[in-house]
Amino acid sequence: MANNEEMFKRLISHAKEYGFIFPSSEIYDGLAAVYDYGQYGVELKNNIKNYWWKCMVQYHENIVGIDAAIFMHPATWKASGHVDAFSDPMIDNKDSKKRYRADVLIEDHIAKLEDKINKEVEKAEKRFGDTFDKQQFITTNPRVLENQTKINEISKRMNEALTQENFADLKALIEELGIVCPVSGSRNWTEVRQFNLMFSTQMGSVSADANLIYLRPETAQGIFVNFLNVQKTGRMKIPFGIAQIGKAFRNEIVARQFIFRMREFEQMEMQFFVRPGEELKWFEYWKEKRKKWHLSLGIPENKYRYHDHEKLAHYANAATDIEFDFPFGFKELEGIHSRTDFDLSAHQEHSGKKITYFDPELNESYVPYVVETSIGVDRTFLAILSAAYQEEKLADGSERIVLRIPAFLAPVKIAVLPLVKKDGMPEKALEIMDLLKYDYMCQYDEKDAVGRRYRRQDAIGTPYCITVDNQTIEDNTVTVRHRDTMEQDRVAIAELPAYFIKHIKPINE
RNA sequence: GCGGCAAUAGCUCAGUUGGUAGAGCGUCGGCUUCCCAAGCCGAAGGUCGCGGGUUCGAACCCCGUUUACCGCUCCA
Repeated sequence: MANNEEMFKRLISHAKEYGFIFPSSEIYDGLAAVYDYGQYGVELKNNIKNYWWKCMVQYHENIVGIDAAIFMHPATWKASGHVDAFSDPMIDNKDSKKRYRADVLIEDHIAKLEDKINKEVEKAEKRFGDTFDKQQFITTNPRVLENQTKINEISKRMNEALTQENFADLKALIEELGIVCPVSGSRNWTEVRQFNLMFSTQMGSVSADANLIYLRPETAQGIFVNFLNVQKTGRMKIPFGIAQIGKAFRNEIVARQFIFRMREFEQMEMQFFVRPGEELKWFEYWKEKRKKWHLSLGIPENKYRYHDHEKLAHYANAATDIEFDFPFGFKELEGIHSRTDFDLSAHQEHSGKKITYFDPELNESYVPYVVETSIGVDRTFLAILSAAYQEEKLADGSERIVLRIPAFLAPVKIAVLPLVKKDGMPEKALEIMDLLKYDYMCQYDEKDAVGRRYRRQDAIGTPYCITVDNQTIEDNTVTVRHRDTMEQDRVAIAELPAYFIKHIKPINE
């Protein structure tokens, strides 16, 4: 593991040094858990997205894509459960390291006071028997009154603090009441903080009554709210899918491990709509299908594993993760969830619009069930990069750092190199650039010894280097040097387009 | 968020008891070179993460802060 940690550090350095990933706003000391993709990073990332899109949309007649806006009507997040699930003020006990809802701690305290009152009432009831007037007792007994006043004061203050989001006063209240942690028994509390994972902003004029809107925390809802639009205009018949690639935003409390958990990230999602009752069959289908997709990236199977969820989210009736063996261990790369009809039904309720599908074969209408495949673009990028990064010791004792990125995903596909910069070789090389650059990302380089140029291309994962030599001038053939084996083929210039079509294509195509 | 550790050139790092910053690699401009880094000449690039404090003087000591990594915690 220590070895992996070192390797991971070198990978991060390499990603920066060769223009794949930069810390965001680096000249201002960076912004936590936000990263920018550099000149090679963006090529790799685009290639990943294009490949996914082809595999999901182009190769499936019953799957279509959309590109929904990042801003959505705030009611969307009410319906999806995101607003309610994450709007609670939390407080941590520093000794037990346990986290509590601040309002729950206070309410527990109130409950204790109510217990005291109830005990007083019970005692009095026993003592006075039938003559006991409960109403009169609780309005006159000094101990009851005292506690009741306390309760009223506390709940009034708590509710005010909650509505005004006055977290400082919530903490003050907890401290004044002497509330202790049930686990550690200490009063060593942190500040009260709100842990809504959604970023918010205002739309329109920034005035007091401006509408609060959120940056979407997942792309899925953009698909659900467009279900009927796509189904009707696309004449889609169940089962069918809607795919989307886009940015999502989560205000993570702890965001770490390079680009693994970022606050701004990109998802590739496909929501597959099926008949109720058939969702688990399709869940299994996509579980298999998606695993095959990962293997088509040329990464060994032992780098992947499934992790079935035992505790299911509120919307799911089956869920599994495809985990990848990152340098910091097996972590989630893709989630496959059977989301039932939770989302569509919720939107139906909140919007008041009927969201059903008429199934001509069954001759009935229903709210479709959904099987989701949701994969992180950035995590896929990191998986491919970490599997590709290799430090080699060559036979002559020299070292080579090479990114063995599958050719069809590599940022630069072909480098064109005149062996020396004279005898018409640069000119010939530039002609070859013109021949290939419309189909492939190519790079021309004439600086330094050719061996050094090969190493530079190895470092960014370029699968093929074309070298123009004396023989090229004589017979219009070039050498094609392979990144992985370092071996060379001699190929006629006229044959190059066909040669690369054969060599640079997806593994499973 | 808590705890630990760190931040000096694009990368990896050195920098003595506090006395105005160096190396290797890389990059750039040349030369040489007919096939796998480390040949030759030259050059650029750093107010030592940021802000305060102590001091005659701070990369170095102190405080704060930001960022990264590790552990814990969290993860609809």
